Amino acid sequence: MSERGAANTAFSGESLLFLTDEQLRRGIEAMFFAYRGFTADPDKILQNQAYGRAHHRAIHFINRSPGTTVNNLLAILGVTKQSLNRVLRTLVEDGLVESRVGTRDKRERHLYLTEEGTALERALSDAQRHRMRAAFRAAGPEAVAGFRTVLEAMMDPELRRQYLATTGGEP
Amino acid sequence: MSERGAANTAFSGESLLFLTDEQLRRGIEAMFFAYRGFTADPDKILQNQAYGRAHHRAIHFINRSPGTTVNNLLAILGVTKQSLNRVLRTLVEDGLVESRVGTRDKRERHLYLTEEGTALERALSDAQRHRMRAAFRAAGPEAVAGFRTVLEAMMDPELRRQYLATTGGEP
DNA sequence: TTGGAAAGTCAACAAGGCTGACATAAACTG
DNA sequence: CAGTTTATGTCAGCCTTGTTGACTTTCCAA
Repeated sequence: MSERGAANTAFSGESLLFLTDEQLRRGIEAMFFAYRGFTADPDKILQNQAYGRAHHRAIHFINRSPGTTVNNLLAILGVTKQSLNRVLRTLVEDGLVESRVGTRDKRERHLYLTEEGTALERALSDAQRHRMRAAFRAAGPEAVAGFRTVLEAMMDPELRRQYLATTGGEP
Repeated sequence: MSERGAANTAFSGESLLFLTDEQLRRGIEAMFFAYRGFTADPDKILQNQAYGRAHHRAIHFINRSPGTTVNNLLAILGVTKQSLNRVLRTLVEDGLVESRVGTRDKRERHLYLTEEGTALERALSDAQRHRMRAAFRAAGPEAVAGFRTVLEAMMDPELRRQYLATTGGEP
């Protein structure tokens, strides 16, 4: 059967112990428990408000890409337009998000955070970054690089494209 | 203010660039997109059945620790007993989980997977491990070590205890 | 023997997914 | 120009999975 790909696995015979079912189970549980921590802080802020995790996600990605369209958001978030619309409607009604009709294509709505929306985004991401920063600092840059490498490899190809497009590509 | 801890951050002045807000935002999005991939495969299997992610989680942890009590599960899963009970009830009714009254403490219920439950667990974790294995293999052992280090650092202390207790401790 | 922990149950509710059907405006195509 | 496709919004209804609150039963342990 020989060695297979060789490109990524320059270790081959050496130590594939990190691929045992037990190690994979550990990885699975690590994801589960870490994701709980990952969402805990913003959730705590939101539980006193009329918003939830879905609103957080929308606000995050609007902040990341101001002027993004509804369709873009749908692709990134992976929910139905009905689900997203329910969230966006409340955010627009409450004045956290502004929805501008497109200039080139008037069917499109371009989404922007208002001042108030930006403030909430900041509060939420501050909380989340705080934990991430502590984890990154404790783990060190090499561990962080590995963390990102594995997570990227775990994404669906379509989502990986979305993820990499942020810094990799456009202005 | 000098160098701080030194233990983990032997890099100090050198390159703290991995702690910029932009890098942290990347880490946050990596978690978001990767978690989507992480849950996608089991979800796909479950959508044809009468079960959801909550059932998967229960089945996973019962399989990991056969004979665990309801209270143990509650601590690990971090949901209310009413939520968990609804899930467990259907699993018991459908013959995937067996609930045995404790011998020492008859108030406790010890949970075990039946043959059928084990089969479903295997199908679900096979799917999940398949993706994790591909990601681990593509990333390599050093990246995997970093991945785990960062995730551990991101957990709430209580959950980290739970996580580490698996291989670290009891028989 | 009694207090309290563990477990279970009922009811009601909310968030946030989903599908299906339909409306409107704008853009595109032949 | 007519017809089709696209982008968006909306109504209605359903499901899963989380929540709180109230209450009961069992039974260990002081």
